Amino acid sequence: MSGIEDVANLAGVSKATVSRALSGRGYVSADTRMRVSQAAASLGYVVSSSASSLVTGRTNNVGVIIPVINQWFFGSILEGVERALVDRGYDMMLYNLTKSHEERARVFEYFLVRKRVDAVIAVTLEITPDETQRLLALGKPIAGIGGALEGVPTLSIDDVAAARLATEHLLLLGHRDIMHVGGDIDEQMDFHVHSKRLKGFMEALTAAGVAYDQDSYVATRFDIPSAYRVGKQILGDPRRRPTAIFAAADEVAIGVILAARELGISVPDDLSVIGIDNHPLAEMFGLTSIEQRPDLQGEQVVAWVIRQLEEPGWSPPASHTVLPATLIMRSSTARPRPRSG
Amino acid sequence: MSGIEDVANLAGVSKATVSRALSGRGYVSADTRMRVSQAAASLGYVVSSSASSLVTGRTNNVGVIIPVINQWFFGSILEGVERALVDRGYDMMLYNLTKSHEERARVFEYFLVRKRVDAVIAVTLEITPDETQRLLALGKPIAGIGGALEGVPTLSIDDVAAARLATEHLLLLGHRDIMHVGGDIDEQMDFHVHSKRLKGFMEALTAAGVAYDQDSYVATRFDIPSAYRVGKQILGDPRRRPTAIFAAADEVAIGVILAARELGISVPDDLSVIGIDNHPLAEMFGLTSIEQRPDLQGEQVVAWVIRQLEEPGWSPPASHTVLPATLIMRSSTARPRPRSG
DNA sequence: TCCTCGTCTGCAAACGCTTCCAGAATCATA
DNA sequence: TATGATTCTGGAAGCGTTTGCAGACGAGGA
Repeated sequence: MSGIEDVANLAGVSKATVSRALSGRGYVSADTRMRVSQAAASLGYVVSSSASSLVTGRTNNVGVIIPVINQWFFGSILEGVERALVDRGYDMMLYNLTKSHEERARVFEYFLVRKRVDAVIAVTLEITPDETQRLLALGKPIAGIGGALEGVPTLSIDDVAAARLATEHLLLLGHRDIMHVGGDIDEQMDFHVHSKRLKGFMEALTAAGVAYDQDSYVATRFDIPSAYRVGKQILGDPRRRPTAIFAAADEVAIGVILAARELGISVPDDLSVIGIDNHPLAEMFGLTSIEQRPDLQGEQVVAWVIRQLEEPGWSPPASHTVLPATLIMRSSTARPRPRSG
Repeated sequence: MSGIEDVANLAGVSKATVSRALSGRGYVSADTRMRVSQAAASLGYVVSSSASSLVTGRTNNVGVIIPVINQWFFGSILEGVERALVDRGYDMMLYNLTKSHEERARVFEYFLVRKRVDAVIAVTLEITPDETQRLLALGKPIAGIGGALEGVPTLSIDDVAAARLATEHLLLLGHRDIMHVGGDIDEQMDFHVHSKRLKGFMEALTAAGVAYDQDSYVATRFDIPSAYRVGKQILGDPRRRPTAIFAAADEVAIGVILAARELGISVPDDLSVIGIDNHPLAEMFGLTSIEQRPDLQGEQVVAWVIRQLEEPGWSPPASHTVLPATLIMRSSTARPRPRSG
């Protein structure tokens, strides 16, 4: 475990010169630099990041807080964030904060704020104003993916608008009997994505003068098996069956499609289905969807925080940035079959 | 940004006492401890982990290298690893090393070895003996999920045995015309999982005296859409269609099942399908599978490295640990339909 | 009363770097 | 040749902790 001093001795220079040679900061002659590099290599020397951080005050480390890992949306964000960070020479510290506020506080105190990270990226996590303040007071940039956050640059699609767009697509095709299979309003994660998508759904119906009642909305978890079960229930009852379903996520839409197939209900002839995400499985199911790109969202927030770190004075958008969400038409939506009765 | 000295002044004690009071090491009177805690809290003081690491030599940080994030198997490992680490008070540094050896070396040099982590967990990554040596020389425990690795405790199911088990299940049901849809031998990741599963398949057939040829094996990527396309090809040609398919992973099996459904081929009446993993989607597809629990695998390797760090002298299993993989029977496999001609 | 032992606290020396400062060497220019 | 600018190098201070050591104190045993 050799230190900088060993390298200095071997190369016949001072510690200061070794530091400069290896870090590339300040003047060092080409010859010296070469000797130092060789000495370092032959000793297997690697700089101690703790020591270096201690004096520079920078860790080259970014903390990422995410509520779920094993789901396409979140996994994609993670991939985008990781790629962008490593490309810029930063390490990523990952915290999977699921629910409990207790756990949350613990991570915040013991890990994030411990001067272990230079910046924080919060994915779908409503940081409290207090937490925000503490981070900013420590000079640590923050950015978030998800809804607007006081004093934090954030980024997401407009969930209300996306839901409206999806619903409008169904309306435009001529559907009037539309149901929304979405997330449980009571169990939602931060930023109220579930109620926003429900809201967009209702707005679109209202604007089109189409009535809806509480039966127009059914809750499910955002995974294929749960949505499949819900779909079986809805579609299994002919009196309840709508001509179109707006699913709050593609996993939900796919579950519904599988349920329909099992019940011999043809999509899109008997039932149109639209989702949100443009999940990798959407294409093979011919699923019409609203596209968003979580990987690019991840890259974007990384760009924000890193630029803030490296370019003093630069500031990211002061508030929430809305990303475009575009309709991708496939074969799961069509005009409703003319009513036979 | 207050330091330990400010806390010391405010509490009217020395820096040493503050350190002891806050870390819980050494003697501190209850009264003093209280005063120090309050002083620290009122100043919003948090210990600098760089400074602390510098003197203790420990970072409380574990590096995790993983080739893929957004896939069930890997995502589950990640969840298990993260949970286990945070529970023990460690942070997780995530590196998503996809393929290039160049990138690999870079991460190894610039990040992992930089004294930034106390230990390394390699998921499905063949660390070279040289890399292993360097880490061990630095006193950093390593553990891996995946095949055996010289000098590294590793953990995985026995891929050959699991494939044999799956194939034997089909044979036992009476199938003789069995096909293997597996990973591409030429494009496989580390540890040759693809060829191992193919090997187990062939071993089982040979042991049962069932002949196979090169048409008995078809390659696909391990995702549902790719397997679906391959399934359509295989099953679309009646002359090629086997009575049973052993899929190297549940995603593949599901793709095949979806292809069969689309072609009007009944599972299991016309075609039995078995996979490996017991993926969350397996149940709703009635998929017979071989279960493995990547989350628990993640927890296990964490237990190994952390125990090594905290209990000097303790050593994990010196070599590769084989995990049980059990058959879970569902409705996708059955006796072959009696031959009609 | 004296000694020992356990508890509590402070001093000061690390830990391994980076960087400010000053001085030496080199080079171009006047 | 003198002058200044530029390039190169070393000494030393300091980053914010932890911890070994030693001293102080009170309690309990001989």
